[in-house]
Amino acid sequence: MGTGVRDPQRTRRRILDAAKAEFARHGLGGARVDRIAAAAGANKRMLYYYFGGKDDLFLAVLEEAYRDIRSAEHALDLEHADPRAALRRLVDFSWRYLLQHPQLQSLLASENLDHGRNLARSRHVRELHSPLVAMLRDILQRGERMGLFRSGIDPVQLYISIAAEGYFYLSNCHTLSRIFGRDLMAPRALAARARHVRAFVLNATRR
Amino acid sequence: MGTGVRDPQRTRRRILDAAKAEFARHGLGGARVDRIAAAAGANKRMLYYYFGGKDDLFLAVLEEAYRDIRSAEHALDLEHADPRAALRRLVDFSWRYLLQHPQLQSLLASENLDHGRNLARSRHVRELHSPLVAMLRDILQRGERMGLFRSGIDPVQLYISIAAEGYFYLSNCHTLSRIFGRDLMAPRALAARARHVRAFVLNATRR
Amino acid sequence: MGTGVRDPQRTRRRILDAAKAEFARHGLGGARVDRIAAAAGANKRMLYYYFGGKDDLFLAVLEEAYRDIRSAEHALDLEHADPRAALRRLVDFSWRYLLQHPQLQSLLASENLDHGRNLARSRHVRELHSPLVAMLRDILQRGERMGLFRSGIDPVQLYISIAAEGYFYLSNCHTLSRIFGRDLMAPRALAARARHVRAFVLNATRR
Amino acid sequence: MGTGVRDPQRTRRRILDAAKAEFARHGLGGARVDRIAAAAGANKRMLYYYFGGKDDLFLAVLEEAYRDIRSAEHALDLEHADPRAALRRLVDFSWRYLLQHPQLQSLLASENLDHGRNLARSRHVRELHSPLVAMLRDILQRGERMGLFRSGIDPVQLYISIAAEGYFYLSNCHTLSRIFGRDLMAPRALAARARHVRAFVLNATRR
DNA sequence: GATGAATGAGGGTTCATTCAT
DNA sequence: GATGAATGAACCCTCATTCAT
Repeated sequence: MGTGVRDPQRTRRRILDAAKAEFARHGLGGARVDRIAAAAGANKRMLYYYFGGKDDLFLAVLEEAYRDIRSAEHALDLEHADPRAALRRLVDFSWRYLLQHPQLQSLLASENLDHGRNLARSRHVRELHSPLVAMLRDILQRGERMGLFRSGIDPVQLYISIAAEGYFYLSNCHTLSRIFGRDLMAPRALAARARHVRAFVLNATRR
Repeated sequence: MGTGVRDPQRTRRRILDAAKAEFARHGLGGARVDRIAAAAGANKRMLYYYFGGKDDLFLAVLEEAYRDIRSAEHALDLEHADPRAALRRLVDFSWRYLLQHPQLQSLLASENLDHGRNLARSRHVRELHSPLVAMLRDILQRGERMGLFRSGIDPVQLYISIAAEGYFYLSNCHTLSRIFGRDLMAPRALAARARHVRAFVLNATRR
Repeated sequence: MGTGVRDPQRTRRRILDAAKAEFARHGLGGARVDRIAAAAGANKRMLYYYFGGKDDLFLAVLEEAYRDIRSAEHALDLEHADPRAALRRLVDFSWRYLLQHPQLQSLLASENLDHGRNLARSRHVRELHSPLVAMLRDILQRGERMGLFRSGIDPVQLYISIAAEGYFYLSNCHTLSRIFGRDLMAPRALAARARHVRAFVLNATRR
Repeated sequence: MGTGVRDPQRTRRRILDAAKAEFARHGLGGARVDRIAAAAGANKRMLYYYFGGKDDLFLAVLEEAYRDIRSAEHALDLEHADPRAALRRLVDFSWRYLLQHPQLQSLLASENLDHGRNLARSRHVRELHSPLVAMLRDILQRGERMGLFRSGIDPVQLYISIAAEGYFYLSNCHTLSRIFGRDLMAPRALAARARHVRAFVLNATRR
């Protein structure tokens, strides 16, 4: 059965996509190998043939997720923009990307619950991120020289802060909605958060 | 067997404590009922006797965690402090509390991975949080009137931002450490983050 | 707690009644000791105090059920009635009693599923039934002499047949209703069965 | 392990047979999944692989039991026999079949103790029985026209009566043997019952 | 490359029963 | 006579993984 008979590339692709969806919805522990295989229209054995096992499949999904966001970030071409504009664009991008790729938070939350055990086996992830830090450092230095940003801001700390403002809101939206009695995922609420985050970060970094 | 013979209060307490540790380390799905019972020095059956089941036990742990942090927050007595000082104290507290209670992030991460399914059964959590919002609103209004804070800041958004700055750093420290090639849990790194967060939030809100 | 504090007789009675209901609804295996105690408003330990255990409690219920039906039968005073009238009265009674005491079938079905293991421990049941057989034999002999009944009918076989006509219908009503696509417990259906059974038995025995 | 390696048909069959025996001996509630698997020489997991669960397995056993008896009945070819002969043959068959397939009563007793919960999920059982009713109706009508049977006999009532005469005797033989102080399963007793039932039903229906 | 069948180690939960008071 | 707390053995079921084809 299956859709494409004897098309290795497509089979692999379908498994990876199905796995991403399953891991995102249920986390690593809650994900079911059978469901992934079924959703991919593939035999369960193929999953092991291509990826080795559940954990390795998870790592493959995670690595792809990192590659995707980094590549989208790279496409923003922030190196050549005005520092303030670059920062604003990055803040907006981070929020929007997380909103449009809800798998990312689940994947990361699950991996961290697991103490980063899977990512530890990755050999490519580290090098994927040095350009990002370099770019941020460049923006900060240019902005500082131009008197726009206050001094002493660490690029990694800044990146974490930017990500945090969106990530925490979205990844914890279920508990936060509950305890504050507000639906944080309502369109209005999302728009309000977008405004708040932009103002918050831009103020936090200004001179 | 067991440690405390015929002391219901202590038995319940020991189970709850053991559960908190187990749930924090492994999440709801990864936690093992047998391990909880063993760690509590109690018969597995007692867990069902006192709490009804794994999920209900998880909810009990979660509710207690919320009660604990809210009660510690309340003890800060921020209502009567200078607005800027109150805000700084709250930021410092949030960071420190999360650092000293690492269970909290795991618990919340797990619950959100589960779409807030357990918290939905809670009847007390909502009302636990209205005083917190009221207090933040009060601080913001006083600070605004005194010309210290910029206007238009929503207390809930602010609270989420403050929590986010610490939460995301600590809960995602495994993946972040890996991708940035830095040990984010090293004492030096923690101290640096504490400084960054304080400066970040205070700047973000200033006039 | 409980209703009557320190009234041994009533406590015992309440447990027995609760047990009868529980065993009737769920059978011996499906019955729950906790539910019996709860329904009786008694502590679970009392059940063991008064009856020894679940099986012994079941036997007590069973014996009482037998005593009840035999005593009601005895009250019919069939010895002094005309043979045909006596037979008809017995048939009607058997049907009506089973209908009004649905516990009886469940109890017996459960006990037979269990190969009569519990009844084997009873010392009173046997002697409870010899008067019944004697009475039936007397009716048959009188009727035969009067030319009303055909000869050669064994009283035990006859009794089993009479009971069977009602018992099988009522105890298997769920499966029978399903396979025949009729609700056998509808008032109309019950009345029809009553007529059928009376005609069936009276014809079966006539000369 | 296991007996037949890689023979799905046989594996399924062995599980079904083992289940029939286990359910018959212990009822649905008392049956043990482990015992079924062990008796089938199969892994416990296979039971769920093929049947979905304990209840579904029970239903499968039940449906097969119904199919078997209906198909044996059909093979009697009663449509073309003389009405009286047809009736006698059916009575004899019912008794003999029940005697040779003791699982049937246990299965039905258990299902009825459970209020027909499992059969309710069956989609095939209803239609399995309409031919039976039609055939009985035909026999009764022919017999009535020939002046052999009395009028007004409902085919479903008659079928239930025929089944009842054997079923109640056999399914309740443990309690009946006990209360009447006779071994109802002794060969002599069984032969006597067969004669009694035949005479009873034939007399009950005659003109 | 691909498949259905098979595996065994545990998962949470339930039960009748007994202990200490 | 009466109570709540405690026990351990099972029970049904699920899971990631591998075998035979």
